[in-house]
Order: sequence, then structure tokens, then C-alpha cells
Amino acid sequence: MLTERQLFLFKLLVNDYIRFAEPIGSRAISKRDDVQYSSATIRNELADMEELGYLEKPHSSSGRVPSEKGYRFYVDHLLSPVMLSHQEMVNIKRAFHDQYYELEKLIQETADILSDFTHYTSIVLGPELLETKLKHIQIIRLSEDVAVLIIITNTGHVENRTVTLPKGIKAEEVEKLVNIINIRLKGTPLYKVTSAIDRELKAVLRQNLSHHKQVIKMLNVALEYHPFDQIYFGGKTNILSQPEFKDINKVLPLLNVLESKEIVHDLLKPVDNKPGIQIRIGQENHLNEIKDCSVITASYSIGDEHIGTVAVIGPTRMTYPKVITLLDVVSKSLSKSLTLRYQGYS
Amino acid sequence: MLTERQLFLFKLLVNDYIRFAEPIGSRAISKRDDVQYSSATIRNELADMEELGYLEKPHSSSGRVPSEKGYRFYVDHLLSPVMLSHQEMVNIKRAFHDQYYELEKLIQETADILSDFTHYTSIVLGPELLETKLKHIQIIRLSEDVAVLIIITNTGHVENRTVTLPKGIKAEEVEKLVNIINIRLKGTPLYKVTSAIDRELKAVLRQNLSHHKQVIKMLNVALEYHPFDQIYFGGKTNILSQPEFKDINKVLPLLNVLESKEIVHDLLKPVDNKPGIQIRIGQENHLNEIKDCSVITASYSIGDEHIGTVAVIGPTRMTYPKVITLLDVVSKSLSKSLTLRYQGYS
DNA sequence: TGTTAGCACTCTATGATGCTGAGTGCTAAT
DNA sequence: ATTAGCACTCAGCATCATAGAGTGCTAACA
Repeated sequence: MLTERQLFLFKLLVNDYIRFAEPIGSRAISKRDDVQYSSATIRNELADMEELGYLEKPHSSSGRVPSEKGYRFYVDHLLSPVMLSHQEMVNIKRAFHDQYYELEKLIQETADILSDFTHYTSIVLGPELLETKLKHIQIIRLSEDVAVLIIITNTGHVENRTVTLPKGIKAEEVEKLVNIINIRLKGTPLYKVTSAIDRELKAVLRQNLSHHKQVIKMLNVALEYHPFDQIYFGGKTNILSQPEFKDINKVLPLLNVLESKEIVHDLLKPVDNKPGIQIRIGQENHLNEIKDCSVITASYSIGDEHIGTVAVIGPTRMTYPKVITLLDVVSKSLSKSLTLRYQGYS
Repeated sequence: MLTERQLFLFKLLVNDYIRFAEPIGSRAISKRDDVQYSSATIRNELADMEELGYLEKPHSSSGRVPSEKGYRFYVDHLLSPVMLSHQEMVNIKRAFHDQYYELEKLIQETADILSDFTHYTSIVLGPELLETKLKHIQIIRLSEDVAVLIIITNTGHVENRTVTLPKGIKAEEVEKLVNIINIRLKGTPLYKVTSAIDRELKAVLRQNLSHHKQVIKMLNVALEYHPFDQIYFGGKTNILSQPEFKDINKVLPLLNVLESKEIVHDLLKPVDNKPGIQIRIGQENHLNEIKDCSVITASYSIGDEHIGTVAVIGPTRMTYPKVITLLDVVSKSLSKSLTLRYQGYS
């Protein structure tokens, strides 16, 4: 265990390093007004904490830098809560108050707030379709054999897919098909729709449609559940302005990670499904390309149902208290706004 | 005017510079198997061409590099047509052959092909809504006062907007409203829809609806024409691997340009509306952030109607012949595929 | 008259060298 | 337990010399 004094010095050091992005030496600490120990004393303490694994030296005669273990300890035990400024609170409140937004705009706005206030890059996973339910489908015929199939969920999310209709199918038949689906599958979770068709609708469709085989195939393609939903970014280049990215070779891997929806999804996936803030520091992300980055996530929900994730990615040397507080406020505001918006939808 | 020999040497130099990204000296040229002049002769010729403004020296004792004027001359008069490899043609044909794609996927695929084959960054402006026409709208009510308004165009494009319904409006009234719009405004170009409502539908709505004022306001917001359509990128980080971007300070401005929809739109907007390939070299783009980049664009169309732009952005030191040929083939294939898909839509 | 060899000159890139300053570990004194 | 003092380390920076690639110019050549 660390002594009281070690804790004190450790906290100072981490805060200063987060602020100045340069290794902190014993002399610099001893010169502070709120420190009365000599540099030699501090040197001894720092050496001890290094031995315990909380600090590192970039090279043998440099100042100290927090290790990953150090950051982990810092966020687990030393976080002093930060208050957001009045101005920040006002801006957030306003952003989430306006009910006239499109859902997409609201989420993009969320991402923008996070990146503006943190100067890092923010990522928001759009509302997961997993537990959203089919409310209504519609087929709009564009030509003899091409149509657009529109899917509306209970949360107001709209998806559209271009489909090829069976040759020679009549308008009444299409209408009948739409009616059958809307009546029978309303309220079915999206990811269960294709299997529900398979189990429950095959017979009905065979009775009512002349082209039931092709229709079923078409529905399977069109209604297939795509787990990777939209990803929204804020301040995509913010993180590149951090001093740790002055080398282009650090930049490319990171950018490539952000370009891949699959990787970003994996990155933000909560390890266990517990709600609230999660922090993954450096290698804890298990992704070599971002081993010098930390990812902080918070989930948001409609009612009690978790439906998405907001996140900030920055260097391991991140202003953790600020980002955590902000993510907490923003995720809760977003949840509240969405719950209000969709309360009582079925 | 340049002499025959100067032209020959100029072409060699540009090709070599495009290939190796390093200033080309007289000695390097004279050593080539297809050159029989001595380095001194070549030196004299290069000096003359520098005086004419086609070449530049990064510093006084370095080899030569094409100037912007040089590149312009090169693309205007010296392009030798390039054949795509059999493999490339096969891949392109296959990509555009498959009719089962979503429109969005087809366009993303187009962007991916362009970036994969060029190793630069590609940009595709999705089908412009400007001349597309309203085919059908639909309102799906989510709750007492929130609904989703869905707009389908004659090209199969689907947009959706969340709207707030007037308090207490009845389902039959909503249905009536949808019917009126679908009957009266079908075929109206999207960008004229709001003004058409203003001019032609006000009276009808007043007669038929109890909440006509709020409804008109709602329609104006929901059907407002948004000129900036979707932008698709391919290989967003490709261009950053080019040696001219080894300095991070060159990277950030470029990335910020690519993040701004407005700027990208301006960048790709054809100067005059003439079709075909357009090349803008360095400063010709009138955008300081990308003064060392060239942008090559080609338009694509449905039938005879121009609806979008495909583009490649790379360093001024770009493999122009290859990119031009590829853009030509790809834009034509895309046009053909789209025309086939939407032929006869009304 | 066009071409080329030769040469002095220029400039970048590279690597060696030395110096400075910030930092450390260790020891001995307080 | 704390601190002053000192020898030591190392990155960063400036300086310097050198090599190499390239140029312009002049004079000789075909």
C-alpha cells in the first residue's frame, strides 16, 4: 500500500503530467507552493512508487510518468469529482431540451458536445436495434420489379432497403403481403423478424400469394438484421492534435481503427453488461493500434433498456475526471431526452 | 513552345517524379537506356524549361520537379492513355453488374474500388436530389404528437424526418393530408416542394384540415430541401501514406477539409456544368489547405441527367493517366448501372 | 551550331562531437 | 526520517566536417 504522502505526491504528479504532457521530476514537484518536502525526499518516494509499478521513466535520467497501472490506480481510487462550469451545464441542457430534433441530429449533437468540451474524439453508437421492435413496414414500388421496403421501428427509427420483386407480382398481392406482415409481426423484435417469418408466416404466405417462394427469399434478404448500426463521431481530428500524435506513424493506425465500424463496435462493447461509466486504459483495450489511448464509455437508455453507448477516446494521458463527469451528465441527459421522446411508444 | 526533345525529356521527368517522389537530376535522366543525350545537354534543356515555368527546383542545387504549370501542361497535352489490366476490368464489371445492391452500397462500392485501385482517397457525392422528384410520402405516427415523415423519390431514395404533429389532430386528418400531398405533389422536384405547398396547397389544406396552420408549418420544416446530400469516402487514410504527408502539420488541414461536407461539396462542384473528367491541380482548387493536392472529378448520371460526382484526391504528384482512365470507366459503369436500374421510373 | 566533358560551386543530408540542463541514485550529515 | 551534496546519465541542441547529388558555365569538339 502507498503511504499518505505517496498518495499525495502521486496525485500531484499524475495531474501535472496530464496537464503538461512531459515527464515530471522531483525538483519540479518540490518547488510547488503546496509541497514542503525537498527534492531528495521526493526522489526517494518516486523511486519507491516506481518499484511498486505505479510510475515509469522514459529513460534513465528523466522525470517520471504514470504507468498504466498508475492510471488504473488513479481512476479507481484518486478521482476527485469535477464540477462542470455553469456555461457548460447550460449548453448541455439546451442541446437536450429541444424536442424538435431528428433523432440522428440529436445524437450527432451529443457527439459534438462531447468532443467540443473535451477536445478529444467522441464516438456515439446509435440506438441499438437489438431490442427495438417492428412497428410498420411499407413497400413502395418503383418499377415492375424494383421496390423500396421501408422498416419503421417503435423508436421511430427508419430503415430502407431496395428489393427485387418477383416477376409479374400484382399490386394487390404486394398490398396483401404488407398487410400480413404488419398485422402478424407488429411488435416483433427486429432481430427475430426473419425467423418469425420462417416459423409463423410461411403457411399464410403460401395460401395468399402466388409467388410465395420468391417473396420469402426477398423478405429474408430485406429484413435481415444488421447488428452494426450507425456510428457518430465528434471531433475526429481532435485527438490528432495531442502531442503524443506528432509522429505520423502513430496517426495512421489510429485513424484506420476509427474507420472500421467493426473494430469501433468491438472497442466500445461493454465487457460485462453493467451500466455506467467504463474506463479502458491503454493495453486494456486489447488493440495494439491504440495502446497509448484510453477509451471511456457510458451507456444510454430509453427507460430501463440500454440502447447505445457514448464514448470518448483520447491519449492515456487524459483528463479523466473531466471526461468522466461530462460523460455521466451527457449520457444521463441523452437518456432522459430519449425516454421523454419515446415514452409510451409500443 | 517546347521542342520535340524538350517534350520528350519533360515527359520522362514528370513520369519519374510521379513514380519516385524525388527531384530528378540531369544525370539520372541521361543514364536511362532510352536517353542518349549527355547530362550536360539535358541540364541545358531543363534550365530552359525551368525558365519557361514548367519546372522548379526545391533548392538551388537540387534536381527538378514539375511546377503546377508543368502538371497542367502534362495533363492537357502529354497524357498517354493507359489501359486497365484485365483483372481490374473484371473487378469493375463485377461490382457494377450485381443488381441486388442497395443504392447506398453500390455507391460505397464505387468509392472503395476507386481508392483500392488508385491508393488515393476517393469521394463520391451521392445522387443529387436536385432533379429528383417526389414520388410518395408517408406519415407514421409514433405517439400522440410525434410522427415520422417518410419521403420517397422517383429514384428510390428514401429520407425520413421526425415531426411534431399538431395537438389533437385525428388519424383521419393525417391520412387526408398524406393523400392530398401524394395526389397533388407527385412528380414535383424535391427542391420545389415547399414552395409548391405554399402556392398551391394552402387553400385545399385550409378547407380540409382543422389544424392547417400548424400542419403547414410542420410540412415546411419536414420537407425543407437539404442540398447537402450524403458523401461517401473510400480509403480515407490512403492519401496520408503518400510521402508528401509525412509531416503531421500537412495532415491535419487536409483531414479537416475532408470532414466538412460543405467544403467537400464546394471542392467537387464542377466549375461550369460541362460533363466528363475535370482536373484541378494544386492551387487551382482555391483552397489553401490542399494546395499540394490534385482533385480529379467525373460526373455520373441517370439517362442524360447529371446526378452526382465521383472524385479522387491525391498529391499533385499523382498518377494522372491511371486515375483519369479509372474514373472514366467507373463513372460510365456507374451511370449505366443506375440508368438500367431506374429506367422508366416516373 | 549543337553537343559534351570538365570543373567550380551550392546545398542537403548525415554523422560525429561537445555542451547544457534536467533529472537520478546514493551517501553522509542533520 | 529528512535533506544537502555530489557524481553520473541522458536527451536535446548546436556546431562542424564530410559526402554526394546536382547545377551553371566555359571551353573543346564533331
